[in-house]
Order: sequence, then C-alpha cells, then structure tokens
Amino acid sequence: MTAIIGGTDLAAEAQGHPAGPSAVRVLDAVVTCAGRWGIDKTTVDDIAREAGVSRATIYRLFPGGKPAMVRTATDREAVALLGVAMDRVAACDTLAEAVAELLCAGYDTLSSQAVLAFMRSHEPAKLRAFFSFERLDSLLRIAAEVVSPSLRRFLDPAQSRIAVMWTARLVVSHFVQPDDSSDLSDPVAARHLADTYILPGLLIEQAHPTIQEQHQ
Amino acid sequence: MTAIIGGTDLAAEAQGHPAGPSAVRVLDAVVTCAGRWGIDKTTVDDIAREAGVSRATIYRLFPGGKPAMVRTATDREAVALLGVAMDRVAACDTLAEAVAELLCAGYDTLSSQAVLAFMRSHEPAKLRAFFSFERLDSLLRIAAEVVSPSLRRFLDPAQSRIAVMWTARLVVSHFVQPDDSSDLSDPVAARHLADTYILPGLLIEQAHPTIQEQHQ
DNA sequence: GGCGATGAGACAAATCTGGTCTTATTGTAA
DNA sequence: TTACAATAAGACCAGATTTGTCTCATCGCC
Repeated sequence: MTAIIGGTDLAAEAQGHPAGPSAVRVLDAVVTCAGRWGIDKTTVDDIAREAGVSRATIYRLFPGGKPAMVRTATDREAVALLGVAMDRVAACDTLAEAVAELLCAGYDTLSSQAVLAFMRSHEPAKLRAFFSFERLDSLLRIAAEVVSPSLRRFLDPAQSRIAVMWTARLVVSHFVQPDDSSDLSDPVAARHLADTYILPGLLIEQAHPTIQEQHQ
Repeated sequence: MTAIIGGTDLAAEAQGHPAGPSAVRVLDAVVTCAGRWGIDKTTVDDIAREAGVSRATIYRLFPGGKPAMVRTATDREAVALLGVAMDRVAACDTLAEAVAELLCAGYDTLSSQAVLAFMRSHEPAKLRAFFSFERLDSLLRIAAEVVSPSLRRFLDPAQSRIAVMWTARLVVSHFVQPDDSSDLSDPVAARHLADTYILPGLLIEQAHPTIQEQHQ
C-alpha cells in the first residue's frame, strides 16, 4: 500500500487532495472528532482546535469547507483501511482463499474504524444513508483501485475489478445490516459466502464474458 | 433501593423533580444523548426527539431548561448507581469488607455509566471539572443519603455518613485520575486501600469523637 | 530583505438553539 | 356527550453559534 500515514502523499495531491503536514493533521482531526461526536456535531472549530491549526488555515487548505474535508478524510481512510485488507490477501494461495480473506478483512477493518463504529452504534440510519447513496460509488471505485491488483494473480484486470467490487458490496451490506446467520468476522462463514455467492459468478463470467467486461 | 427505573418515583416528585412517565422518558433521553454526544453537544431538540416528546412538553416538565434536566438526570443516575453499589454491600459481614466492596462497587458503577465513560475518554478535563466543583458536593450528599444506611450495622449514623463520603471521595478521585499502582476495580487493591486509608481514620474517630460529629 | 505559510482575530451572513406562546388533538373521567 | 388535562405541532423571536472570507501581524527560511 501507499505511504500515506504520517507523511505527505504525492498521489493524493495529484488527484486534488491537499497533503502537506498541516493537511494531514487536519484530516486526522476530522477522524478523531467524528469518532467522538459524529460528523454532524463536529464543527470546523472543533477540527481546528484538535488539529492545532487556525481556522483560516483550514479554509485555505480545504476551500470546500467541512464537506470537502470529510470527503477527503473518508477517501484517505478508505485507502488506508483497504491497504490493510489488501496486505492480508497477499498471503493467500487460491482465489477462493483470497476472496474469503477479503470479506473477512474488509469486515474487520470497517468494524475497527472509529467513525463507523460511532455511526453503527449511535446513528445507524445515517450509516445506511452514507453507504447507500452518499459515497458508495466512490468507495467502491477506490476499493477496486486499491485492492484489485492483489487479485491479478488469479484473475485478469477486468475480472479482478468485478470481484473486488462485488466483494466490497457484500462487506458493506453485512456491515450496515449485520446478519445473524453469517458473521463475516468468522473466517469460516466468510469462506462459505465466498464459495457460494462470489466464486460461481466469477467462473460463469469467465466462461461467457459480458459486453460490459469486453469494454473495459 | 428505590423503585426508579421504569416507573414513577414519588420520592423524586416530593423533592421537586418531575417524575411522570414523560419525565422519565425525558431523563432517559438525556442520559442516552449525553452518552452519545456528550452533554454540551446535545440540544433540547435532540432530547425531545430521543424521548419522543415535544419540546414544549419538556419545558413544561423542566422549566429550568437543559441545566435542570441534566441536574435531575444526574441525581437520578447517581441514586440508581449508588443503589446498585449498596446492594453489593449488603452481603458483607465486616466493616472492612463493606468499605472495600463499596470502593470496588462504586468504581465499577461509575465505569459502567455511559456518560461518564464518554467524558472520561473524550473530555477528561470536563470530567474533572464536573467532579471537582460543579456537582461533587451534591453527589457526596446523595451518596451519604443512599448508601450510609448499609453501614449502620457496623457504625453509628454519623460515622456511617462520614465513612461513605470519605469512600466516595476516594472512588471519585481514582475515577477521574486513575492510579496505576492501585486499580479499584480489583477487590484486593480495594481492600488494601480500605484497610490503609479509611478504616484507621474511622477507628480513631471512634476513639476521639470530633466536634463535627457531636453536632450531627 | 523577500517570500510563503500560518495564526489571530474581525466581520457579516446563515444557521442553530433556547425559550415562550398559541392552537389543535387526544385520551379520559364525569 | 361534554369538559378537562396533557400533549403535539409548530410559529415566533432573541441570542448564541457557526460558517466562510478577509486583513494584518508574525514566524521560519531562502
């Protein structure tokens, strides 16, 4: 994964996100404050105080205000979490193992995220909204971007992408609406889910490529 | 302990606190919201929504506004927590055991309280302020009121009161500023503290009553 | 010295919050 | 059914908070 935590990130800057040392502190502060009070209740002032930075600086770094900071922080957090998940996949020997591990790792990393934990226990409706329309597409794209390389050993690029996005959807769905009958934090359950719902699809696709895939 | 949770509390009403079913829902909502966002970030509107009650009703029940609700909720919570602690003392056979159990139970109940947990992990300065000036005296008085009867088996009323308040101070002090060398959630440590710092004082007082006690 | 980044703080506009009040509705007891 | 008490809904306003922008002083560094 990329060197994001604790340093500047050239890739982020290239795609329009500020990444200087102050920006990093601000983004850290966003995550900290949102984990403490939820996003709605944290003010720009809270973030400034937490980051040890003046409000003026914040608006200079993020002209879009709080929404921009939250979006950037979310992306950064997503990349970091997905990086962790990807590292766990590196050790897998088969596609089935890798997908199962991805399910498991994805679920674990989501669960360990403070802001998401806050939303899950205190404002589940907002969590569902967040993962249903607000940012789902963006997050799926990031997931595909970051994680799909780790499946290239087993699948071609287009299919890796599909596998990752499909897996990510399953993880998110189970996260926002946990299912008693299959707990994704349990590797066995994850493997079962992978074998049942994800791998068959991939194999069929492999046999009869769709138009969508041919275009990618 | 008194029948407070889930029903109306005549004692509360007598001492000026509203206690109808709506009032109970409001106080529950205060605790819930404060545990979620902290006291400062919860608005009367949040409380009303959480309680499923209109804002108008809230102001009718608590003319003092948010401060009044918070004060009442705090007192109610204190009485409930202290009741739990007191129940645990009932099984003790000696004064030393009882005081140790009181230390332990007090610490446990404080730790289990959502709002206090929130403050402890997110705004320790506010926690200290709360327990240092804002409400300490009131809480100590409530503690003495509620718990001291459980020590009457071992001490006379005045001394029970002193023992409880002294114990409560120690619990609070350790709660707001945990001490690595003595963890009050550990019964052994609690017993040690009781033997070392509380019981000797009580015995001395017993031998040489002070003016203060004689006046009570 | 000059320059870029930042902090401090003033400022107005928008928003939120607290608190009061009126009106309509509901449940209940006579 | 009528009368009454409790409440929801929401209008309303004053005051506080928050946002976003702007200016100016300061600091570190080339």
